[in-house]
Amino acid sequence: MSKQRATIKEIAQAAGVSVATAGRVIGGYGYVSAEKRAKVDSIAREMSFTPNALAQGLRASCTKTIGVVLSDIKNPFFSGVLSRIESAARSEGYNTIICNTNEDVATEVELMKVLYSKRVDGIIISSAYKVNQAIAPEDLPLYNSDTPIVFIDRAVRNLNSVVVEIDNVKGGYDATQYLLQLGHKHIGIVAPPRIVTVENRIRGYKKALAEAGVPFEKKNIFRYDTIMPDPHKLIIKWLQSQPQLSAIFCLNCDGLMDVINAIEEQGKAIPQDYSLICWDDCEIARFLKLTIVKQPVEQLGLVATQHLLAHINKSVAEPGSLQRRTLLSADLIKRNSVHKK
Amino acid sequence: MSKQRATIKEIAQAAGVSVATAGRVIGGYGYVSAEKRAKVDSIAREMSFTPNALAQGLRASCTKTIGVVLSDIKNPFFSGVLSRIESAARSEGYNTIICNTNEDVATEVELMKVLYSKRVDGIIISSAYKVNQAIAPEDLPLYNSDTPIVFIDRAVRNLNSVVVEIDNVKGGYDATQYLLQLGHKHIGIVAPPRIVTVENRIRGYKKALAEAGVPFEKKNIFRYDTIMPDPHKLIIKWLQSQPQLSAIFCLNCDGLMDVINAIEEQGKAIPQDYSLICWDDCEIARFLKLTIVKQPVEQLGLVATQHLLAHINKSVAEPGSLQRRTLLSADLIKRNSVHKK
DNA sequence: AACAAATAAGAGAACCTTCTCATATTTTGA
DNA sequence: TCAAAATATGAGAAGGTTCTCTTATTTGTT
Repeated sequence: MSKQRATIKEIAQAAGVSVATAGRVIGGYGYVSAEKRAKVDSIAREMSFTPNALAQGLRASCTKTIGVVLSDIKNPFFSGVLSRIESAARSEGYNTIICNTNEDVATEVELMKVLYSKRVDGIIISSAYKVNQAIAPEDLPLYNSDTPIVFIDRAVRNLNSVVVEIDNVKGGYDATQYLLQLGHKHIGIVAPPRIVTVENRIRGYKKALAEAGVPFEKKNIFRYDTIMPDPHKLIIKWLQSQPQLSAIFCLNCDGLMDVINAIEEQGKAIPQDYSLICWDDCEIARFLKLTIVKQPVEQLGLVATQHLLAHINKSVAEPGSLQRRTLLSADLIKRNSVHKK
Repeated sequence: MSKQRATIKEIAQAAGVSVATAGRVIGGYGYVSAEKRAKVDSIAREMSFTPNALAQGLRASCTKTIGVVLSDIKNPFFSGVLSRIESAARSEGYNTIICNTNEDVATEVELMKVLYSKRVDGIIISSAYKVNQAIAPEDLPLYNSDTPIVFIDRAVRNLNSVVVEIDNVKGGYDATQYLLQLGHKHIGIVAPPRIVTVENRIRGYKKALAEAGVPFEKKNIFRYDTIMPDPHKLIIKWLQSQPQLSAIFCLNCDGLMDVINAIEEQGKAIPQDYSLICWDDCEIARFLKLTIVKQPVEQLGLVATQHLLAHINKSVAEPGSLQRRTLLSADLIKRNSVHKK
């Protein structure tokens, strides 16, 4: 059992010097005689001295720590972003506290308070998708405080905050346009419930349709819900009721498996009978070499961290100089699941 | 811009009371007149006072925070475990600091030091798989300090630490025995390099072979490495050189896609030509309804957290009462990728 | 009425680090 | 040789919270 919690005072006592001198040795500043320096150094190592970051943070009012609030750690998109945030932050000497809200707004509010109480130097957050509907007015200040905040992927509205997000409109547009070019006029959409990001993908879809002069039809959109009793059967029913569809654009990976199974169970094939594009490069998409829209996961984490650190380092200096909104491009990767109509 | 960083002193001043009284109101203890209580409360809310957890932790030498060190956050296994740790800890009033080592021992050591410096109350760690070879002797005390530690999945050897792990031997044994029962005598293994957990799965495999009187053959094991130049081709070559194989046991999900592709490219089918069992229920395994060995991901997170919190709460009381090693069972889930030989 | 018990509120110490001041000693330079 | 500069060391405050001690006032009991 090593101690790991010795204090500078104890080190100083053991070395027969003052706290100030021990502090100088450990902090590596000021004048200390070689003899005492060696003595303190060896005792600190012997006692495996680890400075108390609480005291340091209290004194410096700076913790070299950022907080990350995620709506769903298990989602590979977020764990990918997180991984990049962590590495980018650490390379600049910052540690990362990670919080998971499970898409629950009350939890999100609670965790924001915890991060403030821990005096993190900044926060990166992907809010629960219901945050704009569910947030209580008295909790709004949490998102607009003197601690720098960068929103990723989803933002709380009307706050003039710093946001880094993916250009969902363009991604939706590109995929749709590609299908239209290949002659598909009836493109089905499988989409989860009203999450802002997904609605933007649909906006891009509609824009591409409009430009091509193809009328938008509401029945071509299938709303997929993970709490549905039997989504799989509902998809089959939907496909059967829309026999004109020749292509499907699956707006997230949750519904993908059910869509593919539904298609195959009807004796239809991809891409011969249905062209398929999936949003996000999930395992299944990679396995089946599906054409996808690839989100720049790592870049999102990196850029968000860079913005946050910039914000932290010039929070007082020139607050106007910060870019409020950054859009990252999600690109179409053409593989083997799309055919000409 | 709300303040979020007001101090009790400021609250006290604004309310015209002493720091002690303000502290009593906010802390909810002791005697305070209704009048002053109301005054302090309203001012604290107005200034969105958030107590400084650094000062609290410093004073109490207890941070209500646990640290989690993971070798790879992006791995769904670990992000699943993490998610459960976080929720279990939070329900007991603990926050979670998460660190990612990317399987790098130097990073792991650095992050352990950071957690100690932040004075976390306990640590849950899945060490980098090379930790036992690569750890410097002077860093060993990091794993055997006065701060409670629970190892998950992988442990640093010879430390008499608290470990929660999955019964890899039994999982390997069960899967192999199942294949043997169905008449498969030549069972190929696809395995990543020498990670302890994987070696235990192989131990179970060998045990089942021995019990069935089937000789173990080294050439039936294909070592899969993610940094291989072209693993896919090597798998094909291996399959061709071992035509006697009728079943394959894939010991983690990384190699799965290549195995399946290799089989299909040879014009062979699963399960007609090859029975296939995969360790872990990854997306592809679910999609293809493969027979798998399912690891109790959530349970692992929960049990590890329970042990850690128990350890924290009785660290001095009865240190002998803690269970050193907990084995969780990984169960065979029979689906559609295994046939009789 | 007299005294114990309950209520109310402030002063100040401790937690650990960092760093400014203050003081003392040694070295350098002309 | 003497002052100025460099080197060496310690005392002590600040940072924010919690909580013990102390003191004062009010309420309750007989």
